[in-house]
Amino acid sequence: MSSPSAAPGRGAKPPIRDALIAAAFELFPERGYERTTVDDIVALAGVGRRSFFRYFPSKEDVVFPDHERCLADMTAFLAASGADDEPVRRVCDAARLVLGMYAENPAFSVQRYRLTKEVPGLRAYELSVVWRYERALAGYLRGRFARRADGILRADVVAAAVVAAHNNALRSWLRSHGRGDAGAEVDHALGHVRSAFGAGPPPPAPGPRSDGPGDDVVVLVARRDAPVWRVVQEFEATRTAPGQG
Amino acid sequence: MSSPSAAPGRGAKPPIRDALIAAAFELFPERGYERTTVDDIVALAGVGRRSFFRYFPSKEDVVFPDHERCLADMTAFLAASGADDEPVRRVCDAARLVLGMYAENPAFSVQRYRLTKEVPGLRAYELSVVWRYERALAGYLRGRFARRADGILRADVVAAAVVAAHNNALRSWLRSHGRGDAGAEVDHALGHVRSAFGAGPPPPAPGPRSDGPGDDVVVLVARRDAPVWRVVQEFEATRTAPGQG
DNA sequence: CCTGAAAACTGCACTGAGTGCCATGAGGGG
DNA sequence: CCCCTCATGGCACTCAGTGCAGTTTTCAGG
Repeated sequence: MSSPSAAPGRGAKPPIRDALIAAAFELFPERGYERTTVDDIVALAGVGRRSFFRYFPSKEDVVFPDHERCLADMTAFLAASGADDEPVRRVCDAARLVLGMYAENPAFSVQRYRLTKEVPGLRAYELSVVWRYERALAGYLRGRFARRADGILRADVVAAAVVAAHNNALRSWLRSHGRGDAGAEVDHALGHVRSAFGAGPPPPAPGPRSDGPGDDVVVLVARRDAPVWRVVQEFEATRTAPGQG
Repeated sequence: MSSPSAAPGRGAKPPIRDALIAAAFELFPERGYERTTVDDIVALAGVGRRSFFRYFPSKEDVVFPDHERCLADMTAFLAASGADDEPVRRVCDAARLVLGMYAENPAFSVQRYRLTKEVPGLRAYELSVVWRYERALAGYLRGRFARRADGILRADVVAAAVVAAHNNALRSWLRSHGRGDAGAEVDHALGHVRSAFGAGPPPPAPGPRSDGPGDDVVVLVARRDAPVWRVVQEFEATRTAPGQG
């Protein structure tokens, strides 16, 4: 296995960490995840048991050794975004970062996929990792949609859709044992999301109308017995308020 | 606490299960989830430690005692769907089932919300529960979209969007301590998803609605550039042809 | 009411993850 | 050479979860 580890903090990377990862992924395929104890791993790696938990807060973390770095990269990528970037496009690009991490190490990624598919505990752990990615995307979108009506709602929905599309393509690629063009699959899947929520194709002319079809839709909630004038008033308000001048 | 438990299998409901839930939710607020051991719970409930794990496969499960039943309800609801049901509408209605479960017991739901917000382990567990709901929705949609190009992809994305919208509204309601109209919030949020993915405008809110005073709510979806008369016409239509008799 | 069997309950011992504490040993100035 | 720091190792402990065996409860049939 070609070291999928990350340097903690800065500078040198500890060989112990890599040794633990290597030992773990040597044992998991032959004994299974649950029947491999931490003692087995540290014995094979030749380190003390206590050291394992210094490098990985839990046994599950050794299966996802590089997500912490990837999450930091994504956060930085979104933070470096400018005000003129189209938000949905930006989060799609951010999602591609995650794909890149998987594609760096196809064999490792496929092996991990087998594990997470079969072990419920690892599946749950992976969900919490994915959730953090989704929250990073949603946090960025919440900022960009802040002035919009239902901006927070839209941010959460778009983030979930992007993650779902990304994962759909990623899993398809993993099921094919890492053969095939992962990037193209993800692009295709994300294209669907952008066509539903974002500004469709690459924006050649960002005119006064900056947003896609989703933005042209307004949702009204009213009591059934409300007077008509009240509904009309609300509808008119959404036309003048949130858009741009 | 008013028993949020479910009858396992068929027939009578065991009081031990309810006693365990009650004991757990008596201890969690005062000691916190992690500092409450299973031994504490069974001691307060007056049962043997071994019995706890006969009713709940893990300590986390006692926090979500009714999701298993709700998941079964949702699966049944989707399975009972006809070929003439509009799929996106159907999954939105299915999501409302979950909301109904929360709304049955506002105090309990709010208390659980506090727990899951603060305890990482419970948050992870909740994610796995939500994931199962999402897979149920996606599985139904995959069947309905089977003949479509990219049907599987679309199914996954729509399911994720529905879950995200539902959770957005649900959490907003939970943050307000269970005051406010949860049904209306969820309808509003799901309206966004349907406007992005579904077919046509939503008929007035269906589903089990039995909440507070502002109950009779209608949701309108319209293009922002639609003429006002069109909106008024649609609003009037919902008044003259009410959804549920 | 008695009886026998099945199901439910309890106690006990065990595995394994994760943590706190302290000793040790290696490097790096002074 | 000594001292300081820090990474590591070892040890003991808590607690979740499981398998097993023994005991109680439930209940059907007589």
